[in-house]
Amino acid sequence: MAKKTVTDYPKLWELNEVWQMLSDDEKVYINDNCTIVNFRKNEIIHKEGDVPTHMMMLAKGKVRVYKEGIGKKPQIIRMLKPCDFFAYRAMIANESSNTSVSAFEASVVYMVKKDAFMHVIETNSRFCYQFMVMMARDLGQSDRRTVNLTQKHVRGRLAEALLSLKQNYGLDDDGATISMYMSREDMANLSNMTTANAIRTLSNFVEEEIIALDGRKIKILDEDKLIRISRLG
Amino acid sequence: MAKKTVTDYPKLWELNEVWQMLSDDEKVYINDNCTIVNFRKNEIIHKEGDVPTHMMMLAKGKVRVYKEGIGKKPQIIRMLKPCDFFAYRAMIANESSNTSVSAFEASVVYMVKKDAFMHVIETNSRFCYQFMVMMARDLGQSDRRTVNLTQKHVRGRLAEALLSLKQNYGLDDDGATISMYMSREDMANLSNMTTANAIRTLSNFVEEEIIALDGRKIKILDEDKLIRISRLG
DNA sequence: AAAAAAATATGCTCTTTAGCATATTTTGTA
DNA sequence: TACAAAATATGCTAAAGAGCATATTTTTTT
Repeated sequence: MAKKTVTDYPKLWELNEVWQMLSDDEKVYINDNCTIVNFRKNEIIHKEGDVPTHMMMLAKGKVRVYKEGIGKKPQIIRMLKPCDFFAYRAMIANESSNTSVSAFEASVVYMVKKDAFMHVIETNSRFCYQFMVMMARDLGQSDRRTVNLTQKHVRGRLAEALLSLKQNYGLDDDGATISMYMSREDMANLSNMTTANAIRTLSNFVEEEIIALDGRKIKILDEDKLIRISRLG
Repeated sequence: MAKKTVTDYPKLWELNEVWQMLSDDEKVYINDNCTIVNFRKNEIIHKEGDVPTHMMMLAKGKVRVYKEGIGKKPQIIRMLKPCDFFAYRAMIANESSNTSVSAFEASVVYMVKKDAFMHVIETNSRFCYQFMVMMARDLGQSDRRTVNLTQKHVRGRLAEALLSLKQNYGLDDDGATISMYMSREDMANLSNMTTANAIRTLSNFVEEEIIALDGRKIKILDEDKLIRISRLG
């Protein structure tokens, strides 16, 4: 955990509007209890089972939230992008952490001390409500994901993953390349399949002219087809 | 939707302590906006895609929360027991309903009008916080379930389902029979497998003297073994 | 009580996908 | 630049589990 507390980082509330629910005093209080930490690629930010000490906001970079299942096989639960919050669920549920989080690429994380965050969320009802809405959305997403991952076949799951990456991270300037370059192994762990199957299925999509590959860059050529494959399973 | 508004039902707040977060005035307000509805076995309470109009509390009976996946195949997301809340997630996320709910057996549901519930949750921060805690727990459960269902094999998934039914509904007076008699088809939809496989695997468990079957009654003979099977996948 | 419908039980086949091996390419590092 | 390590690609085999058929039992309806 390579600490580096520099001054030229934006303030919390410049990154996510949820902080606007706080009064000026509360903002200062949270800011005083916030540390900024840099993580290198693949560095672990926190582990499943850890007792949460900070609520976190990703300021820069990309991170994966994952669980280790049977035989340590990792399942990526969700991928985060800048301004997303994490590590607060366990805190609120008063549980130890359910998931691990690691940096997909070099990332900057704002860490707010548990006590400070909990104090504000318990006393500021508008702020509390915003977090509830976030969790309600995440819960819906998680239930949808359960069905997608359990019922769809390899092709459907991978198509789904590509679409959700596009949705989450957007496209490069060419308007077709997904702005997220992940390894085949991560693709597999995201879509619940073996690495070999992720590789094979991506190759098939290339043959069928649904996507084009250039190393880890994935260009979507036929989004409609991808949507159809994802729908049919 | 067989309505039957009788007077001898307990008040909301006698069923779930969360209502104790409300002031007397708020309690009356919620009570005035609450209808009690009876559902027959297998009757649908609400459907995926419905726009939520009421937050609901199960007062009596058992209900299944499920999603229809590929080819209408239902996946049971969770089973509820009396005093559990449901149908509030979509409301809070401002989405249409993500899941369907149907009565597993004859059930009594308290339905609180959306506006009344939303008004209270937006203004009473202690009440809001309680719901946030509930959702945080559900979200953790949902993520765990995703990994269980995707990574474990049939035996592990079924063992897991039996243990969670025991956990949720408890045991009969004999201290071994799960107090929940579900069809093999429901068992299959809960554990993400075909009905034939649920039947087959239950039979195997009987042969191995892990459980005993008497129609739909399931008696757990060797819980340790069940736990081991569930752990190993 | 009889008939019909639904649920349970079991066997067989075939598809999907995991597991493994191996070759090749790319990336990171000395 | 060269070497080692990691990632990608692809083929073969085996296992898990779905799909289907059919028989039997249980439940519901007439």
